[in-house]
Amino acid sequence: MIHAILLYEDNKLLRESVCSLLGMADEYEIKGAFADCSLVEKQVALHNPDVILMDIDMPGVNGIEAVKKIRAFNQSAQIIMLTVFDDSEHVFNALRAGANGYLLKKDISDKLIDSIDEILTGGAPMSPVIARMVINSMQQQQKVRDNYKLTRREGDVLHLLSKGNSVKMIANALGVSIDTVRTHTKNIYDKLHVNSQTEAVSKALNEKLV
Amino acid sequence: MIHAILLYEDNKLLRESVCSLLGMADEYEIKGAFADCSLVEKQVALHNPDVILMDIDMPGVNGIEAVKKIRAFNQSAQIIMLTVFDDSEHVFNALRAGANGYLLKKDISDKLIDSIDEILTGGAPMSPVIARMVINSMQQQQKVRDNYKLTRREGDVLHLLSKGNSVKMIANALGVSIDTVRTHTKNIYDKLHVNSQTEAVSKALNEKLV
DNA sequence: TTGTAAATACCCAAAAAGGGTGAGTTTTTT
DNA sequence: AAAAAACTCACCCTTTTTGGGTATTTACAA
Repeated sequence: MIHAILLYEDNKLLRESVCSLLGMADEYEIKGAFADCSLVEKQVALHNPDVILMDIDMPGVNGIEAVKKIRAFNQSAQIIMLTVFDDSEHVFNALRAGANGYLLKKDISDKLIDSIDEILTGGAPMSPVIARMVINSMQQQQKVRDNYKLTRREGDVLHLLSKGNSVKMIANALGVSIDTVRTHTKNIYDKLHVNSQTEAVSKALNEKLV
Repeated sequence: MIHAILLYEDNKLLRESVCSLLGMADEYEIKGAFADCSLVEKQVALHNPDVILMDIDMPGVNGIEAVKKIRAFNQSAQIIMLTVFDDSEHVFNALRAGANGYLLKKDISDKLIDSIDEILTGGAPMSPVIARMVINSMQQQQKVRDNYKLTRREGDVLHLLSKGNSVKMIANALGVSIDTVRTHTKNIYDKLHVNSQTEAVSKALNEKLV
């Protein structure tokens, strides 16, 4: 089966080199190669591509915005970002917007074909350094966790608080008096250096304490 | 440079096949191959490996616990999980615990060597299906976001609430009266179907609304 | 055995939040 | 220009939360 591909890349040289790279593989067909995203919705709707290769930094509509526009009506196209940006801001915004893979331009010649294969079989191709960033972002969260030395019971209370439970509900759930829960929350406030339920929950969730 | 590797895998057959696989590459040296993690701390401390290959499902201490133990004193070893589990529970727990890569056993023969290379150069090797899960988990979060139709001001208020600010602080920050902020919070409660600050913050943070 | 930490519970007073209503002003949309 | 939506503010009343204490029982460790 031949897979349809759309390419968005404002740099003419790179656009053409990607085209010729893919031209050599006869299981792919480039249905279009565009220098900007002004008509991205129509183009995607028209060609219904299997894979979209999307630059981020383009004049007019940038690639991340384009991804959002595409995802508003199409969830099936597989989108790989092709870009020079390896900062977390760009990476996470692109992935959150709905991109399925993220290749740095320096890896294109090496890995583009493999990445397209991979994305079509359900994978999520990423440049190694990008993959590491994604993993790191998950781990950073965890690290803060062990630093407050909550007791088991305090942990229970904070957990329930973070689920949106009121003190009354927690007392009921744990089978203790409201005042007991209050004592625990006070101790939690001390340990987290906060002084309200909302702040505790905010800190707990923002730092993945629960 | 020769890289030191430790292997934890309770299945004898697989353990030996990984050993022989790595034995063929002369830039790696398996310093130890163990069937359980009971002595993992001592072994890691002793051999100070560059890479640790870790099964999840092992008798006694499981691989995820082992990773936590290792990370308590060693951040430099690169840890790749080798497992059959491709459910999000196992994957995310392992990655959060501090694993740097996650290979499904079915991909070992194909990708183990590549993955070790990749992890040593700062990448985060993952089986394609795992990479996709990680990406998906970032996107899922985003999806819920657009469903509550908060006004701009309500969004501001919810954002500040989620940072742990009190109503008083928010009123001050936005330069409006306390009652105004209270009105906004009440409207937010209606839209989120909650009825307390804590619940709103919980929902906002758990569903990545902010 | 004697501390010490944890979990439990209670009291009081002040502050904040929750729920409701009404209403004027500004912005946006049509 | 008119209508709709958003933003603003104020007041009422009730419930919850917070901050400051004190105190008992259990459990585990020095």
